[in-house]
Amino acid sequence: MTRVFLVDDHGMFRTGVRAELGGVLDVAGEAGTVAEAVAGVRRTEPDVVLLDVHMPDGGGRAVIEAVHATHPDIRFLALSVSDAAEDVIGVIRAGARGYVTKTISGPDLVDAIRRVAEGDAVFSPRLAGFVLDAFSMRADARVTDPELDLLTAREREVLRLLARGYAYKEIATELFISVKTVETHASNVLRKLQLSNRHELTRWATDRRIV
Amino acid sequence: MTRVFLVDDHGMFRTGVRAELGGVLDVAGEAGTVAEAVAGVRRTEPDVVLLDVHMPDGGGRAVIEAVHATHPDIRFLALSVSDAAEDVIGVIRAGARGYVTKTISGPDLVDAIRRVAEGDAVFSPRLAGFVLDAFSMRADARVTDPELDLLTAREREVLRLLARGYAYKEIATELFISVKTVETHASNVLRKLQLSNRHELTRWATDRRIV
DNA sequence: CACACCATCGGGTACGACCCTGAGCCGACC
DNA sequence: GGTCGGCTCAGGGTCGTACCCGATGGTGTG
Repeated sequence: MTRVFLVDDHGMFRTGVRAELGGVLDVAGEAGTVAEAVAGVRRTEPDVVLLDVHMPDGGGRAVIEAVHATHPDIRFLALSVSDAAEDVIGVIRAGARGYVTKTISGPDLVDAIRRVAEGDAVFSPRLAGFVLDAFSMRADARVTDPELDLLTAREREVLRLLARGYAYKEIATELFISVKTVETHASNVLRKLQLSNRHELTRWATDRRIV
Repeated sequence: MTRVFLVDDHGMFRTGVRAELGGVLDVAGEAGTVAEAVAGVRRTEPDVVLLDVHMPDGGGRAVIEAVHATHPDIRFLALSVSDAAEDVIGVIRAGARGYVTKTISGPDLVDAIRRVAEGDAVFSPRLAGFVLDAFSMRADARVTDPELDLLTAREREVLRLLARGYAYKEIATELFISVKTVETHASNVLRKLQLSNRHELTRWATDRRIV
């Protein structure tokens, strides 16, 4: 029988969920604050934690991160009134294995909990798309680079190799040009991007996925 | 009525799918190669492309990337015999909105296509977990670091700042110690991790999400 | 207590990174 | 033809990095 732990700052809601799940699932415990939740989950070690996203003291994310550090096998299912993309992505990034809204029916919730317990991921229909968007965003995001237009083709070439950690001498060999020329390009790149050294440049480039 | 385009290098399989979907969905066209698929999809502009992952000439990913560049509104549902994590992640990263295995039943496939057409994401139960793992991997990956145990607390501190691109002088100010001490720590870090310069160190650290 | 380990510094060296000035060559544009 | 921008180099300088040597105190352990 799947053991589930309830976390929600509204006692009334916990009572309702407990009534819906009663008999079908084993409710190992419940909590109304982040601190109580972390302690309770660690003590009872349930299969699944049913977790409200919006709570004082950091919300569901804080609970996931704290518990996951000590009990990586415990799974989390987010349960929220919100269907905002940032809420979904945030809690999934923290480690939750699913996200359902509070409009869900009792039997569907039972099914979702069971599936999460078995290792599946469960989402309310509309919400899975948010995660996919965030996941495949990279390819689309790199288009918007106004500052990169300042660079010439050759400078972009040098930039790429610089960001990869190549030494000037290596870049020179790679591009069949003199070290001095590489220095010139590198200097121009740094000046145009308003950076002071190649370490900042490395971070600049990795932030924009140019590697 | 949802218009769907079939892409699979096995004609027999396309016939089977077409038979299953016939009447319920509008099959706009079909193709057996990447080139045919790209041309056909661009011509017919369907709502959803049902796409085999494993095909000659780059597979489903090639089709998605080519079509997505010109028709970003067309949605893709991957259909494959494989349930390997790398296949799922690869095609999702390319931009597919769902992934189902070929063991799926006809009615379920129809339902999946309709949901993808409406903007939802659809996965065979086991497979959604792969995407979430890849998405939130960062937090788990840093656990397995045998080499990092070689470093002392102070060295780890310096490592963090080095990886962030701080100069020795800045690190010295930050930690209220001498530049010489920073040099010593940095040298020890490089030696213990068997790296030769701070660029390699930066990449080493970013690979392990220590920033 | 001796010993190992760590953190803290210094001197000195070699090399790379970075900047500045200046210059020749070439193609595009007016 | 003149001008401008980009690519290609050079000399010469400052500063950061990496590594060598050494030294001092504090810490914990056998």
